[in-house]
Amino acid sequence: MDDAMRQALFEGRAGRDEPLVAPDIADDSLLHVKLWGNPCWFSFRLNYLALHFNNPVYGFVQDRLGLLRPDFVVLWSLYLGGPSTLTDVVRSSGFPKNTLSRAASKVHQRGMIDREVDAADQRRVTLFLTDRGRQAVEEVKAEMIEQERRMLECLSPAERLSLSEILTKLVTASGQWPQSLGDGQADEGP
Amino acid sequence: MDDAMRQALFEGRAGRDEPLVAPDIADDSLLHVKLWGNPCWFSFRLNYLALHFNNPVYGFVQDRLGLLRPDFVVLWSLYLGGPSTLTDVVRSSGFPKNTLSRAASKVHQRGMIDREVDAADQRRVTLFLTDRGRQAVEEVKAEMIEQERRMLECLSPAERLSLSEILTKLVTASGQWPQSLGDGQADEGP
DNA sequence: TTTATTCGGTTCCATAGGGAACAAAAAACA
DNA sequence: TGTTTTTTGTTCCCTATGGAACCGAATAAA
Repeated sequence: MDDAMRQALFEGRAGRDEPLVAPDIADDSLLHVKLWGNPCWFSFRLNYLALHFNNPVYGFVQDRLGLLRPDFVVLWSLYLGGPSTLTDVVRSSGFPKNTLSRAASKVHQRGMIDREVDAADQRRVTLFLTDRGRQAVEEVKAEMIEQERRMLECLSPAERLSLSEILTKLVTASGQWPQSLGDGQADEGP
Repeated sequence: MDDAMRQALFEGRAGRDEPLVAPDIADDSLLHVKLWGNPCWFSFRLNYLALHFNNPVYGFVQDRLGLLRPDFVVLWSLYLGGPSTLTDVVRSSGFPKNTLSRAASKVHQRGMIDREVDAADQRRVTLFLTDRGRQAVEEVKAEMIEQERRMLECLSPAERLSLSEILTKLVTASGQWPQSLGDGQADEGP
């Protein structure tokens, strides 16, 4: 285990996970070192795991619905949050607004969402799912949940809870993290 | 909290994390529901956190080194794993091989890696960092580690250890997960 | 009121990037 | 030996993507 990794764990019984390496992963030595000898162990595993969710799920969405990831992000956002403005979707997803604007147009073309201009504020457009859009989401929702279930089934219920709590803490703290590095530029405007 | 989420946690004291929501996150209601009311709570948080690492870090890499993510992936892989073939880098990173081939050409152009054709097997090309390449990696390494440290500093040492162990379990199990959904196509060839 | 600024959203454009076809070398097979 | 198959890596080409400029509406300032 790398020094930086040991330090990142604050000396807390670091290295205990070495023997757990599965054979099919261990035999790829470069993957092995990137997973277990990486000073950025956290972010690499994060990306690695995210990849193993996103690739199958968005591949499936593409096959089944003919939608790209930003397209589906719009639908999923409206599905979870109800009628929302595009800016809401932007803020909650991290995608750039032009990308989501295009995506919204596309799912609108396909009759999956409807738009309603706010009478009070002519700029604001409220987006909401149509029946067809809701149906599209529900067509893939079960598989998404199932994929996540499969991913988590290697954990005990206690571990799942622990994971949920720890990720919660991280997400909650994320507001404090810098959005850009170097040059010490503050988050506040001038 | 959503039913599916409760189920995903296997009824284990689900919902306890609700009150932990930070004010600056809570005020964005759509983000709120996507974080706390999402049946795919795990994958969403995964992506959310990965984003908060990748955006600053690869933005910094771009500014400082003028390299894109795949470019840097090549350098980082060789830095961690020593001389490797392109296929090794592909397998350990999840990027498509043409993308990494292009990236390798680019960093080779810039004198950051060198290539050596295997005498025994004319197809295999071993890639390795030049001094300049190593220098480039080390120029940003500290900031990457620092960003990850900042992300993890909201956790107690025990939580960090727990997180490391849980992610280890997940990564170790990832070989068993399906690479594609629907149509029940097996991973084995015919 | 007039002017400047912010806000919500769209369009333009250059390019990153990934699927698929390809080439060459090695290995498997006949 | 000659022939197919697999492996390694590159090239072609099309499209998704996101930065920047833009537009109209609302709000703040003058």
